[in-house]
Amino acid sequence: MGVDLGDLIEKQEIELEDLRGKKIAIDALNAIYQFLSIIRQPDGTPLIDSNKNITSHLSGLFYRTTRLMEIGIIPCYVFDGEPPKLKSATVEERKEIRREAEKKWKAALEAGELAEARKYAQAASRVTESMLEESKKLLNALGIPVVQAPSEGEAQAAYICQQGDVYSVGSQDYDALLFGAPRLLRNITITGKRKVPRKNIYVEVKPEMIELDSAIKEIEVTREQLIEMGILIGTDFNEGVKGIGPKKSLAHIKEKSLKEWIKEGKFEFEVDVEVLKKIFLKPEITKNYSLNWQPYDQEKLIEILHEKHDFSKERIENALEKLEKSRGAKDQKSLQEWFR
DNA sequence: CTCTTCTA
DNA sequence: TAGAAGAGG
Repeated sequence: MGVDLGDLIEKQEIELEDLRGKKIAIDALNAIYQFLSIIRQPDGTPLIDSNKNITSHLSGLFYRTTRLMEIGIIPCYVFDGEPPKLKSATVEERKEIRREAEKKWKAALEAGELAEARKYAQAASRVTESMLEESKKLLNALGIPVVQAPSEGEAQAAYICQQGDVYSVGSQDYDALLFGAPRLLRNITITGKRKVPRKNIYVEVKPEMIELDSAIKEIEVTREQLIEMGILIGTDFNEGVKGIGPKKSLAHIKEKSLKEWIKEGKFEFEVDVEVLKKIFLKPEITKNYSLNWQPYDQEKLIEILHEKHDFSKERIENALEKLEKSRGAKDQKSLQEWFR
C-alpha cells in the first residue's frame, strides 16, 4: 500500500519508449502482487497449471519483462528481505483484509455475482514464498539480475538508484521517494486500459515519472519534511493521524516540525517519531549487490514455463523471437551493449 | 498482465 | 485492419 502522496507530487506522463536504454530497479513484490491480482478470469480465478499451482505471476512477469526488454528497457528486480518489526501491524492488518475478502469472494461466487467475485478475489491475493522463489528462477533464466534486499525492497532499490547503477526505481508505491529514490516510475508493470470501479468506463493508465528533487522543490519541502508528512498521513510502519491526508500534512509540516507539534501535544504517535524517520533516512540496505545482465536461457525458460507449468511452448518461443527481432533493430545500440 | 481470435 | 472479446494456465 504505502504512503498516499498522490495528488501532491508533481509527475510527468511518459511513454515506455522514452525509457529505451535505461536501467530500472523494479520492486519485485510490488510487481508480482499486481500480476497476481490482475491476471484473473472474470470470476476471479487466477491462472493455474495442471497441478493446481497458481501461475498468474509467472505469466505477468514473463510477458511484461520480455515486453520491456523488447522496447530496450533494461530491468532488474529487487526482492524484499525481512520486514522491519514496526511493519508487523500492517502485515497483520493485510492478512485480516485478505481473510475477509476470501469469504466474500466465495459468497459472491455462490450468488453468481461475477464482478463482485472478481473484486474480492483480487483483494484476497496473497504472494507466497514459493511464488517468490519461482519468480527468481524465472528472472534468472531470463538473464535478468535479481537483488535480494536485507529488508525493504523499496529502500534497496532507492539506494541502487542513488548510486547511479540504475536510472530509476519502478514501483506503484511512493515509499521509494521517502527512502530517497532520485527517480520513481509508476505504472510500468501495469499499463493500458483499466476499468474504473463501479463505472462502465475505462481510463488509459500511462507510465509516469517523478523526480524527487523537483517534486519536493515544487511543494517547497525537504526530503526530511516529506518523510514527516508521510508519518502524519500514515506509512507501513505507523498509523497516521486521523483526518490528515496529503494536503493537510503539507500545510502542517510547513507550519512547524513534527517534533514541535508533538511537543505541543497536538499529535501523538505510538512509536517514537525519530525511530520512524530513521527507517526512511537510514534504511537497512546492502552495498553488496551486483547487476549482471546475461542472455536468456531458452532451455531453462521452456523447462520452467512449459514443462513445469503448462505454458504453451509456442507462445514462449514467440515471445523470445520478438525479443530477438527487436534486438536486431539498428537503433538499439544501447541494448546490444548490455551483453558485452 | 499479454496474446490470439473474432467481428465489423 | 483495428478494436473488442476471450483465452491463457
